[in-house]
Amino acid sequence: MGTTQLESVPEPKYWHLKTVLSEALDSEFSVGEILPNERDLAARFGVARATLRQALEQLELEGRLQRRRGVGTTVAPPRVGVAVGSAQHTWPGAADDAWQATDCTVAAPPASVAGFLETAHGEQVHTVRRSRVTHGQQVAAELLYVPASSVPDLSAIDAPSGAARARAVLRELQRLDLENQDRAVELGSARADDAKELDRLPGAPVLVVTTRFFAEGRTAAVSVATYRADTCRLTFGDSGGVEIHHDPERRAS
Amino acid sequence: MGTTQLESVPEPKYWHLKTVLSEALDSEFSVGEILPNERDLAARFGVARATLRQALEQLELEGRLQRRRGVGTTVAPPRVGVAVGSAQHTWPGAADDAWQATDCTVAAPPASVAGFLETAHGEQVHTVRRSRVTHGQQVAAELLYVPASSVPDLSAIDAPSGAARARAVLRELQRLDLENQDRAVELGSARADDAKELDRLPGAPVLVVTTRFFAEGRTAAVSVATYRADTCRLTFGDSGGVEIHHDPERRAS
DNA sequence: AAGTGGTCTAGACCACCGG
DNA sequence: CGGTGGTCTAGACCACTTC
Repeated sequence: MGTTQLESVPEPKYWHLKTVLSEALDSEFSVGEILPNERDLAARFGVARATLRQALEQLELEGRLQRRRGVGTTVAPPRVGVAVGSAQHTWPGAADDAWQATDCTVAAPPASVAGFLETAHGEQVHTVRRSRVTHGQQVAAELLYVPASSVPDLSAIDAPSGAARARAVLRELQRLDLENQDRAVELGSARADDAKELDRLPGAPVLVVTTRFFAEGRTAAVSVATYRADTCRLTFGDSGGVEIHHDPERRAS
Repeated sequence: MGTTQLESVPEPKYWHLKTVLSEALDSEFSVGEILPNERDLAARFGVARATLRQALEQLELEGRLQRRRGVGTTVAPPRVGVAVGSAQHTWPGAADDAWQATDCTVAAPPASVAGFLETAHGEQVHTVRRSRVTHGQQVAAELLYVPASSVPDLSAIDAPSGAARARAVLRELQRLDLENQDRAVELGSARADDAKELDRLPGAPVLVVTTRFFAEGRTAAVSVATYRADTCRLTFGDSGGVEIHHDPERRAS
């Protein structure tokens, strides 16, 4: 009756595997290096490929690995800090905000956004598509929903769609007096279109940042930005969104 | 338009399954209701259980479902909005901040935190454990790292550990002049201890909020808060506590 | 004890990328 | 073309909750 309960709660194989791999990544691999393929790794650890994949999945989720079909599994660089919020309120598109407008269409927003905008069911709004690139990598895709009432003077002479139209909508937005804004962050999975733009597979984990812009006592625009969860760390610095620089002197408010 | 090439690019079964289930959740199920078990569901859709599970996994990630071993799969309520950042800077533990201190130990922080604190390698710091409950549910677990130098007057007469000690550390922190703070949010997977506290399995997806508190020209404390990613939507409202009203109601017409 | 979700296996085939 | 990761199957057993 050996009551040697040394492991009364045995941890799952994939969990232990993840730990082992994680330590190996720290000590024996460098950023960008490619790992042995999954079949070899599974054999080396004496587990089924599915089990090995469960461990890799977690490591990828934590931003330690990057897997690409047809290529292989590589050691990922540390997550990049992406400045998302600053204390001061600004309209999207103001004084280069790291986003690039790529397109603009007119469409009915999803139900959740329509609720914020207080538009009628099925009412169409300007939908600006923007993308964000940092360190040479696409990190986020955004859809900005702007009701026609927020940009009343939008000229019809501009193109009805496309990047030029997008810039026109953003320009008109600046004319409004931005009173307030608020943000929410939650976990989501990439829709097919966003996944393609972010060079990920559909369903990849993403951080969804929803921003509401208030003007004239109502919600004048809503932005839904989708960030790659594996490669991004969203920073909400009050100090203007500067990167991790230990610079205690600057800007003590 | 005509991008309806359904046949040329067949979507994965689990993806289609997820869509079907998602629609079924909207129309045929109400919050809290339990779904048929996985074996039945898989049979009903004519797929292997593993495939069905892949779809359920995504839905759980998106906060639509909640799965509990030994119990079943239930329809999850909408995510709760959890206020994380306010514009004004405050020390943790100030004027009820929704957190409850449960314990305090002295230990060496993880390497990443030690880097922020600029402490020597292996140097021990006060480690306060706190938990956050909203709507009757535990939503977050936090570890707050406070170097001894930040609380010089901490009395030795207080208990060396435990909740009382934790409150003492927080109280001493208030005496410092908080100059600045910044936050970062990233995706992570729950460590075993946090998972247990959050009533999740180890490795469950979590949103990790790292906050640095600056005082006296240096980093006086670092907080690492772990939020359940499936049930939480982190809000960073500057506005006076206007809660986002998620409206799941929608009538198809 | 019965029933649930969680883990694990040993295969198979597919979609994609590179040379 | 060969090799990679992505999908899928049909089982098996385990851990947990509930009755």
